[in-house]
Amino acid sequence: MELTTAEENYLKAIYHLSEEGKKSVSTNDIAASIQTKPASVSDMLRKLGEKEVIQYRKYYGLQITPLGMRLALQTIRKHRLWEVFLVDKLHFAWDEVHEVAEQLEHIQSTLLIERLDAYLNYPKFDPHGDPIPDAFGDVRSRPRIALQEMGIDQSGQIVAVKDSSPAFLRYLDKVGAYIGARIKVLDKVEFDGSVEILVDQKKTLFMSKDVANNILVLTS
Amino acid sequence: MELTTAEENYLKAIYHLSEEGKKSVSTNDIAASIQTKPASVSDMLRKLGEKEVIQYRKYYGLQITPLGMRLALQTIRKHRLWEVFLVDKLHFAWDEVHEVAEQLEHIQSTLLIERLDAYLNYPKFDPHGDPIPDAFGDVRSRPRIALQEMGIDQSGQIVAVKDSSPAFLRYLDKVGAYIGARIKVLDKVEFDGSVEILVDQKKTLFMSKDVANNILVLTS
DNA sequence: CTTATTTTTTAGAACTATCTAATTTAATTT
DNA sequence: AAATTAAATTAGATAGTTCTAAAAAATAAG
Repeated sequence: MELTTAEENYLKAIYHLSEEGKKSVSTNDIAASIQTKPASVSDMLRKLGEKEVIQYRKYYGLQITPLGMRLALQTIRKHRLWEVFLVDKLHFAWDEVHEVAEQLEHIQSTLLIERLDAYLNYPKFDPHGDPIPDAFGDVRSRPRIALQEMGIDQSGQIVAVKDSSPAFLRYLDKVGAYIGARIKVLDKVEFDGSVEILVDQKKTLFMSKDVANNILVLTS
Repeated sequence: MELTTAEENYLKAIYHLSEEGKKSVSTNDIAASIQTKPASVSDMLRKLGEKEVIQYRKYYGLQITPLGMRLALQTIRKHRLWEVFLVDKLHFAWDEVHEVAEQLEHIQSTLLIERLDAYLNYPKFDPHGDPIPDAFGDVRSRPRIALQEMGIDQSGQIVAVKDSSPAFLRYLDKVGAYIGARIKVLDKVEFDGSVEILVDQKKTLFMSKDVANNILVLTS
């Protein structure tokens, strides 16, 4: 079964929205997430339904089928492997990879991805800390919570970011809150939800609720 | 100026046909070379003319403009760099790279190509011996002749192949006529144009006129 | 130098993807 | 429960790429 680039993008968006814990994925949500109009989404949902990658009932909503899940995870696998390539091999900054990976993920060649995976030494996570599905679509996800949800004196390690926008990533670079950093919550301000943390046992840092909400931590 | 994938493919085909020494490139030639119908070519020529990458007069023919030349060479540069990547880094066989490189060449990112070029150590030739244009579109082509045109006792080095079809490349692999091999013409058969050569001073090889015509040699 | 042949182009249709505007269905409010 | 609002879908257009079939132009042949 072959999907077009547009179909792959829609399916990926649907997968991501489903993962975000939302009970059901709405036409408007999809439109917003891929920056298109709801009318276009309706059209595409009908098509994806016909191709049986989603189960679709007009006006009622949709559900990804096992087939759709497999295909979505394949695309995500490709996207994340390319991101690792761009950062590890071509020395892209982690805020520069998304756009290019969006293109590379649609290259069709099973051999290419197998070889790329081996070349990169079978990475388990992409530069933003998101897990890379294996060839069968299995994802080894780590239990993790938002930094904002941690309690005072709790320790952990930054393992991923929710927001991958260049602006956010560049901010993290600037303050030294990179993936892998060990942190400890020193204080939390009730009033605005901001947090004070110790990074790598040497540097203290204040961050707003907004920032802390977009940093994912593996607590220890 | 931005070209679509289809436009890039047409322009590339036109460039290659122009290079083949043909006085003028015909609609039918283009159609044959990219496996489409002449009607589709006519349509596209009109469009490429409007975009001023070719100069086009209906029924009379076309000529690539300097702009078109630049864009075609950019695409060819990308294609050949990706081929080097696939062979050198991902260990593709030289007969497996074309199809994937056809897709990769359309990825849009100047940074990506600059970085890839550096990562591959600024290669000057692709796995088939074809020269890789630099970022400005300059091509350093080597003077070379078909093996078929060499005289008896003449020596040289295989530097490229004209035909890059998997069947031909696999044949060359089998007989050990790889790029870089030093050869000497031992004998030529008038009757059928076949050639007997010495490869790397240790192995003699018979090859048909057809094969010898598709191997390019730098004579010494 | 007409006629035939080949080449090239146009006309019209199909398919993908997208949009705006209008309509339909579902959910909310009073 | 009827009326309002919000969400989702359909209808109709546009743009890109490709095709078949028909027409037009250029070339070759008698």
